[in-house]
Order: sequence, then C-alpha cells, then structure tokens
Amino acid sequence: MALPESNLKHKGRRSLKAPRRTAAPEERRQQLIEATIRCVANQGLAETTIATVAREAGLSQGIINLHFRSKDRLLTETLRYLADEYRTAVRAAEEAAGDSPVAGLQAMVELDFRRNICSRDKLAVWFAFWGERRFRPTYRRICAARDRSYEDRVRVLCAKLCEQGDYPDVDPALVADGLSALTDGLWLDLLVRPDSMSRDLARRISMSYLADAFPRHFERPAIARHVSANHRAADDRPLDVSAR
Amino acid sequence: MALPESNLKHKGRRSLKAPRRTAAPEERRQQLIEATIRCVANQGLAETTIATVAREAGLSQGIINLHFRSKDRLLTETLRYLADEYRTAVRAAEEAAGDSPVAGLQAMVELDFRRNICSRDKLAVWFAFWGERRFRPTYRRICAARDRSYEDRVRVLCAKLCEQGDYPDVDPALVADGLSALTDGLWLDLLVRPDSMSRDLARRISMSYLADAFPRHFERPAIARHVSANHRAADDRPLDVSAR
DNA sequence: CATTCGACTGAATAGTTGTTCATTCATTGA
DNA sequence: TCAATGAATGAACAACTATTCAGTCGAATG
Repeated sequence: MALPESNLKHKGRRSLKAPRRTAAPEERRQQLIEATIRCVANQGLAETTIATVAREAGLSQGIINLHFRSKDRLLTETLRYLADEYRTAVRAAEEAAGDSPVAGLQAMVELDFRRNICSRDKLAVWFAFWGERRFRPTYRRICAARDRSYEDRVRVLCAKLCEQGDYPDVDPALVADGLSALTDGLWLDLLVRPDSMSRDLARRISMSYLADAFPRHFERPAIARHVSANHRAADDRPLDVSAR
Repeated sequence: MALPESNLKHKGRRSLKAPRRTAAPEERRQQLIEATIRCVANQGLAETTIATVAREAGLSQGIINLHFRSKDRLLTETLRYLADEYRTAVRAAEEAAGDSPVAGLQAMVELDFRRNICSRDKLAVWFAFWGERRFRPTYRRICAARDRSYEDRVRVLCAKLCEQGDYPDVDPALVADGLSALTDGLWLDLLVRPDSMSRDLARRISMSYLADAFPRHFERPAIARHVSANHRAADDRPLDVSAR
C-alpha cells in the first residue's frame, strides 16, 4: 500500500524547525506511526495507549482518532508500515543480486541484519505483533504477506543453487525453511539478549549455516572468540525461578 | 486413623461431571493456570481477562484474586509453570543421554519438538509472553533462566563433540547459538503457520542442521517430499495442557 | 483585513476490567 | 446433628482507556 517516504504532499514550501501547529495529514500519520513504534518498543504493546502515543508525538489525545479512525487502525497501519518497508528491502536485494543464487542468499542475510531493518525498536514491534497475530485476521494477512516475500525468494535461491551447484543430497526446501527459522530465532535473540547476541554475530551464524549447507559455495567464517557471556545483562541472572 | 466414611464417598463421587465445589488450594491453582493457558492460546494475551479465565475454569470472578493475589501473579505463575516444565524436561534429557554428546544433542532436538512441550497452546503462551518479556522484570528473569538451562546444555554438548569428534574448524559456540535460534524460529513457524510446518519437519530441519555442522556424527535426513497439510492435523491437535 | 477551511484540542462520555468484600455454602470434626 | 472453618461467589466499586465532539486557532484565500 502506501509506501511511507514517497508521498509527501507539500502544499506550500515550508521549511520548519519549530513543530508546525498544523501539518499535512500524510505527514501526521507518519509522525504518529513512528511514535507508535517508539511506544511499543519502550513500553510494550500492553502499555501502549492512545494517550501515550499522542504524548510521545507531542500532540493531543484526539489526534489519533482524527487521522486513523481508531487505535486498532493505528496499530494495523504501523504493522503495515514495517511490512512494506521489509518487502521493499527484499525486492531491492533481489534486484541488486542479479542471477547469482550465492549473491542472492548473501544479500538476504545481509538484509535481515541491517541496522535499519532490525533495529531494536522495530524488532520489539515485530514480536509484539507476532504475539497477537493469530487472533487478528488483519495482522495475520500482513504478516503472512511479509513472510512470503522472504520465503519465496529464499526457496527459489536454494533450489537454484542446489541445481546449478550440484548438491543432489541437499533438500533445498529444508535449507530454505531452516534459514528462515534461523533468522527469526536470531531476531529474537537480538531483541531479548542484546548482550550475548549482536547483528554481526547473527550474520556469522547465518553465513555459517549456509556454508555448512553449501560448502562449495560459501566459506565458513573463521572461528572467533566472540565476547563471552560473563557480562550478561542484569535480566539474565540465573536467579530464583522456582522461588514462590 | 481411619478416614471418615463421608470423605471416601465424596472422593469417589467427584469424578467427572460436576466439579467439587471446594478443592485444595493447590489443586485450584493448577486448574486456574491451565485455564489461563487455554485462554491465552485461544484469544491472545490482550483478550485474556480475569473474567474469561474464570469462565474457562468454570469458576467465579473472585477466585483468581483469592488464589493468586492479582491477575499479574496469575500470569507470572503461568509462565513459571511452563518454564519449570521445560527445565525439568531438559534435566531429564540430560540424565537420559549420559555422556555421549551425540545422544545429548539428539535428545535436545527430540525434547523441543515433543508434543507436550511444544503443543500449540503452549507455544502460543510462550510467544505471548516473549512479546512482553522485555518490559516486565519478572517475565525477564523467568524466561532468561529457561533460556539458560537450554543453552548451557547445548553449549557443553557442542564443545564436547568438537573436541572428541575432532572438528577443529567448527566453532562450537556458533553452532550452539545457531541451534538455539533455529529452535526458537521453528517454534514460531509451528505456531503461526501450522500448515507449512509440522513437528516432524521441524525435527528434520534441526537434525539436518546438526548433520551439516557435524557430518561425521549425524546423518542428514533423506530428502522427503513433505507430507501435505491435512495429514498433519491429527499430529498437531491442540489441548494437551494437562499433559506433563 | 476578513473570511473560510480544516487541523487540532481536551474535557466529557461510555465501556471495560481488576479488585474488594459481605455473604453463601460445602466440608469437617466433635 | 451441630457448630466452625474457610473456599467460593458475584455484585459493587474504582481505575483506566478509547472515542466523541463542540469549540479553538492557524493558515490559506480573496
């Protein structure tokens, strides 16, 4: 649907430093979506209310029902915004990689762990929505479309590489599904344990996966002492699970 | 001391239809936790209220604040219940596998995709809580402890296998973190796309991962046309909350 | 400048949900 | 059989939140 950056409808030219008291609707919508992302990322979906989003955006309560018809639509549009962004990135990676399946797979890994795609804010929003997606048809549709844009691409690439690269024993669907799952799991790690998982480590794990699956086309990353886990975050202390 | 006759009579009568009007607190707590799991699995965390849980359990509103002090504690205890169950299973797998790292890793994969561990109900609850875990210190602690029980075990096993099995080029930490992430991602697939992912396929993907990483110790599963969706319905039937 | 348009506000409203507690009633022991 | 106990109830209450809308005000227009 509406791609975020392209359609700014500026009536008059009006460079601004102080927040304008009135703005073009499309501009406000964008502003509110970004405020929503920050709210969900900082407080969770449960604590995200119309009031907190409006405050985060520096605007009044009523603004959300003015520009989106309801809170529900605000959330839907926020999810759609992220999904569009992701699918656009997939298409761009597809075009950049050309015909080579090796370059294509590498581009997909690179894409998934690029800062602007998997920033902590955005990861937080993804997982917040994933927790609810089964129960909201709209969420389901949006998420499913995003998933497919990724998986279709990876499946094609794996199948092509199996064929061209002569890997008769490799099941391309298995490798593709595995890479997809691995990526989701690494995203989760990035989100909940930023001290023991980094975007760079995630990339190495993914490339290592591809190197193991297609050893003649990818090189396994050299063994690196990655920062060991002794300086874990406070929330990773073992502590008293069983204590009641 | 002989039990009073009336007591025995009652115990026998209590069987199916009408639940006893009063029960031991521990029994009620368990009953309410199971009702919570079903509620979260069927309606999501957002729609899970004290009223819906009580109705699901066939009891009255006030019961939850009677047995748990608040809704918050009910949710916390539910999460703790699942975490305890998981960690107990890890310990059991550890003991069953003995000293062999190959058997140990196989047992971990088997464990993660066992029906009573990753039933759809329970997966739904895990992801519901994961969406909120960053914002609730208690959730964080419980989840982190569960994660560690898994990861510590897998790290040890990979390290041992690298050493004993002579894999100088394999980074055991990388493989371990990868397996952990892969499992989380497969859980997500099992939850949100049950018709393209089954517990059996998830097992094959995981074993394939291990076979690629440790080719002399695991055999890659034979290429299989995956079974189609309807065949799997029975396999992923919901509702084994009470199975321990 | 006067006028119009519509973006924006925020108090009021309606609906929902967690919690409390006086009361009910099943169970148990004497 | 008859208290005594405490598990269970559910209506009342308090707190919160999404939504509405009549009014405000900035900006474009003539």
